[in-house]
Amino acid sequence: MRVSLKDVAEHAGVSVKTVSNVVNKYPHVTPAMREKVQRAIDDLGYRPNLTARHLRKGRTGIIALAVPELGNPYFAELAGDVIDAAAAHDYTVLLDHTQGRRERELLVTQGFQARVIDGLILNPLELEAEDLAAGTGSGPLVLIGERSYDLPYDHIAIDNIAAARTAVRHLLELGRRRIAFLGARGDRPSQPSHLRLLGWQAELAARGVTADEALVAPVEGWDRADGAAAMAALLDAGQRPDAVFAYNDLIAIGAMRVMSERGLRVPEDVAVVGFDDLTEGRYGAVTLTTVAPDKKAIARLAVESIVGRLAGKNDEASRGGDGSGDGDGIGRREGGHSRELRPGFALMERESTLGRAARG
Amino acid sequence: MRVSLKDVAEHAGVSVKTVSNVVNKYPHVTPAMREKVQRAIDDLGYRPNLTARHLRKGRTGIIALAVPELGNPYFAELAGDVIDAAAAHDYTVLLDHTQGRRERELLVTQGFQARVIDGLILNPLELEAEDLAAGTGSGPLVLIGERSYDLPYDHIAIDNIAAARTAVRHLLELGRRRIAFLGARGDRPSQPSHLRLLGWQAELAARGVTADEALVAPVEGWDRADGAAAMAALLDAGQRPDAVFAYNDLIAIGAMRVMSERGLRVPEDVAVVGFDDLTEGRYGAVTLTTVAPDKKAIARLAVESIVGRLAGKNDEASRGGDGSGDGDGIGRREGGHSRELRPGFALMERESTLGRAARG
DNA sequence: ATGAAAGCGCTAACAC
DNA sequence: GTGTTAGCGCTTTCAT
Repeated sequence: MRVSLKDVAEHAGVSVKTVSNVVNKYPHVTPAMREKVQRAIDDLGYRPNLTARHLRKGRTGIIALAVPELGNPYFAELAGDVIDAAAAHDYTVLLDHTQGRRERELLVTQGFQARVIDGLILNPLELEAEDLAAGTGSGPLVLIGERSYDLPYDHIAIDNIAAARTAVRHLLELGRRRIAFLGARGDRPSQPSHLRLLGWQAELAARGVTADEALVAPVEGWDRADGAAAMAALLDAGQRPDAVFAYNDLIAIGAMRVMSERGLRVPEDVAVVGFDDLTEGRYGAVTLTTVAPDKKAIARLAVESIVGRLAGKNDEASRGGDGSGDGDGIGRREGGHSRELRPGFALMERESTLGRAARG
Repeated sequence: MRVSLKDVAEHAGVSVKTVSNVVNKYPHVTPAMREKVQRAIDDLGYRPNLTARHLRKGRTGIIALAVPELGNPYFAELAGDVIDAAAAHDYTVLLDHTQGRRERELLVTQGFQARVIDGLILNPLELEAEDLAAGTGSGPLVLIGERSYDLPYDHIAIDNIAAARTAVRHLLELGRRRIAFLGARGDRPSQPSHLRLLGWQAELAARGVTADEALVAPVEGWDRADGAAAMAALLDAGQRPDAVFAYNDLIAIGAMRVMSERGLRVPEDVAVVGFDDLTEGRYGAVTLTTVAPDKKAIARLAVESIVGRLAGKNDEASRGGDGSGDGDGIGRREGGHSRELRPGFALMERESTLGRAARG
């Protein structure tokens, strides 16, 4: 059934080495020989067994990507970008989702050392620094998303404080003063939304506007329903913000839905800025202004980090000496020091008030 | 630095077989021995090399899923469900997207025979029957999505004609008579939207309503922008439908946006039904009525199809003739005949007119 | 330029 | 119950 290198070699009357040479495009093969072997390959319909190749080379060509939730379009779009970026380096992507649960995140970081993968790109939500400090196995690990851990792994995230400040500045320039922040999580300061909340505070302070903590609305999760609940809670508490900066677009969308239900107009009564630049945000009754992280850059940098460290490991191994004297050098810094990489972002300002003009 | 079975065996002073027995939870091991080996495993931090195991067993525990586009929330959500369904069978998922391009779809079906995967779940958009007829390699292939090919592969899709008829019937019962269909593709009748268009025609005919072909709007793609363009074209052509049945929710959302821009009210002026049950559809200014395919069932059936055929192949091929002699041709059917599986669907009727009540 | 042979790390006969 | 050993299919020195 399954035809192997040896079968091809026998069929062509040559050694396996020669067939291997042809398959791997080794340059020093005579054209005649190459053709003969190629014919045998075609005759038998030979396909190399990648698993065997991987075992031999110690590489699989697969990198894993673990995001919280594919149902969140941000992560879905990011996953698509990672797949494309990986393909550019001849890598395929094993996808997993953690549902933002710490145990699942932990499982991913620990389990992947035994997996058939060369490296892992992880977007943690709940994971703590100490979970990672224990070490994560043999392959390179790169963290994406806004949390910052002081750990020896590459970390890729936009400057969330600056991005949040940009969003809040935009609302201030619109003349708004009671700017709510939707998407705080009370339990731990290291939560994902913390940096954006910090940005909100910093920008208000810089402009001399009082940061009213009553306008900070906590959320249970990061989806539309959570945004709706947060906005409803805010309004039920008697707050009347004139602007909303939401942790992400989904929360903003949920909040806008509630405002619509309660007869508040966006942006006249309440201006809204989200985060993530979901396509979805462009097609509501009101086009959502949003902070747009450069997803493609994030994806590309993450993949390049993995690929680079893999290559670095190779160089180091083949050269023997040199290296920065990192004894066991497994898992951590195996191709240079860890880096903080900062892709760009942009404020997509497009809070158009559709429908009104057309209606006259 | 990688510690292997042999290292553990030496460290524990036993044979590799014994270590392997412990690792694989082989029952007939004395507790004392088991503990001794386990300690050696812990001491050395041994992790089994899955690649080697895979090579040996001929299985990788990985199935591939290829969808058109992760940016489409329907496919993103489906991918999440497939990952969960696969995890229930101890499989992981390699994800790819074809961008709905025939060459990419073809590449996936052909390339996967050489991949490190046990099977493939493919949602084709452009692929033709003859592309698949050529054969696809060694592992099981299962097709999902509405296209029907008369080919020996399992195929999983809801009854699209019945689902479309349900949607149109709903609009007819609302008293609408000029029901547009958004999402036709003129080029080939085997295109994805064909069955839904058929359902539209069939239901109108059954109710004695003239199917006005001028109300059938073609699209370039399946995204929001395509729905917006199609709706705009329809209106620009002077058509005034009182209802819209869209091929999917994204097209419906794009169309609603255009209606909003032109002062048409949903659902008063134009009632809308979409398809896919995206969460997004529940959070617009108007909650979108939609046909909801049972995504989890689709995912589960697809995974079970692969897993089942893999198991079947095992039973059949347990006589692995090696060495001398003529290899008796191992047949094509590897686990039973191909099946058509039909998960359910439901009409999610929730075209509420929010905002008015609250405002009134 | 091509061939012979030694494993990569693991599992599963088959012995003891 | 535990040890020995032969490969899974491939790449890769080391010869020739």
